[in-house]
Formats: sequence, structure tokens, C-alpha cells
Amino acid sequence: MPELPEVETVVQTLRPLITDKEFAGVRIYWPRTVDPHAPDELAQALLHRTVVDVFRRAKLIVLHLDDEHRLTAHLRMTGELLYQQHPPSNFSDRPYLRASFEFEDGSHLLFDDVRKFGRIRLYDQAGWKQLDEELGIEPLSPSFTPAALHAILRSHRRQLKPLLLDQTIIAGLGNIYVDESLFRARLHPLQPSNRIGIGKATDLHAAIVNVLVGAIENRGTTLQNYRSGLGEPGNNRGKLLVYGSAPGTPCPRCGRALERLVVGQRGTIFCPRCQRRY
DNA sequence: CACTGAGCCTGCTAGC
DNA sequence: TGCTAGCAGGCTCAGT
Repeated sequence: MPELPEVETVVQTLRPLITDKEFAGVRIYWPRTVDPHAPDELAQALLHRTVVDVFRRAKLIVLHLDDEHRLTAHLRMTGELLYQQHPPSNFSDRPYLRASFEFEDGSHLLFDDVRKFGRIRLYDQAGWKQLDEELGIEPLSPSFTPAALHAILRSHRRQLKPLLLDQTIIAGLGNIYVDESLFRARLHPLQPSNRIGIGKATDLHAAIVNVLVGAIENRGTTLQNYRSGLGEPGNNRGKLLVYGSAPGTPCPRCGRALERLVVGQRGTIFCPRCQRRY
């Protein structure tokens, strides 16, 4: 599923391709994709607007428009936002197309999404400001320091994994990179966050940053659906140490059988020897 | 405040 | 071989 590194990769591929382009047409094939907007009202609002920048916030792809609105796409589980020089000639080739955006030059941005969980929304300046303020710290920003993470962990009394997945606390982490980060930092997913000292917080900080930076360098992790803005799969899958491993697989560090549990409705893989609760 | 479970969805697969 | 039940999970909302 697309998390911070995958969304960042999509943004990097799309930015040079769609910046300065003007919307000339919008088609919505699955109305719930643009909930709560009415499809025709969204289309009207976008017509003749120009993209002035493309950036990422949390797991959102954000198109900054010339009227200061922000058009956001959240890929959720299976979404893809794809640039195409020419419109698809045959929609039956794209059975999961949920929305398409045509630019003045004839190029298209296609929103493909098998599971229909993905969402596209338009925010005015105030709405965007509010959303931005509700989202947590960016883990690749300069302000995300070991001390900042330690303060976050101490200020809550929660299980570590659900806390790291909470987008209002730290923005952009998902199931893959949380499991990878916890494994590298040798922390148990159910470890109470407030009992983590500065030493382990520093380990966790380094693990998160290294895992994310490495995944971006590899242009994301493709398990099934994820593709960049140009339709290319990512290369990070082979770099994962535990995510995707079946329970019973030997721990890559100590050899003990990895175990699986469900934490916050999410499958979780960890090493019961390396990652101890305390 | 912290946590749990339902709901949204459909492709894939283990098991019969 | 063919079918089906169960699984995968980001996010929101309601309930404990």
C-alpha cells in the first residue's frame, strides 16, 4: 500500500509533468471517489485552473492550484495516479478507472483504484490550512529530531504501533514501514510508548528515517498495485527485513521464528526475541 | 484518552 | 477443476 515513500515517488514523477498545466476536462466514473463533492461541481471548480506546484503532505498527493485551492489524492490501498500523454483509447483496458483529468495540451491524469478506497478532494485555502494543522509531524522534516520523537512518545500512553500509525501524530507511516522500523529499532509493537527512554527513542528515530529514505531511493515498495506517476513499480521490496514474511520464518538477525499478531486491525510481523516488551 | 469493531471494497488464495 | 469463505488494510465513525 502506498505510504510516504510511494507517495513521494509519485509526486516526484508528476511534478515536472503537470506543473503549469491547465485543466480542460474532468470525468468521474465512481462518484464516491470525490466524496463529499458532487462530480459536476468538482469538474466546474477545476475547469481552467492551473497547477502551480505538486507536493506531498502525509500520504496525500497535493496539487496546488492557481486559485489557492488544493486538489488532493489519497491512494489508500490500491490507488494509482498516472500521467498519460494521450487519453486511453479504450476504457475496457482500464476497468478500475475512477476519475480522469484532462489538461489543455491533451495529456491526462488518471486515477485508477481497484478497491475504491482512494479519495480525491478539493480544499479551499482555509480548509487546507485546517487539514494541514490536523496532520502530525513530517518524519523527514528537520523538526523531526530524536528529542521530538521522545517527547511525542512520552506525551501519550499508547501501544507503540498504533501510535506510529496515527496520522495526526506522525504523518506518512503505514503498516510496512512501521513494522520495518520497529524491527530495526528492536521495539515490540505493543510496547507502551511512555516507557521508552531517550536511547530507544533515538534508535527508533534513526530506524524510521533510514527506512523511509532508503525506500524513497528505491522508488517505493511494490507488493501488488503500487506504481509511480509513470506506471513504474518500485524496487524496495527486496530491502524489507520482516514485512511480508510468513510467521515462522527465521528472524534475519537472530534466527528465532518470527511471529504474527493483529494490532489495531493490522497484521503485524515481529521477532519475539529481538523485540521485547518492557 | 485509549482502545475495539464495523464498514467501505475487490482480487487473491487456501481449502474443500 | 471449480467454487467459496476468508483475508488483506487506510481511514472514519460509533461505542466501551
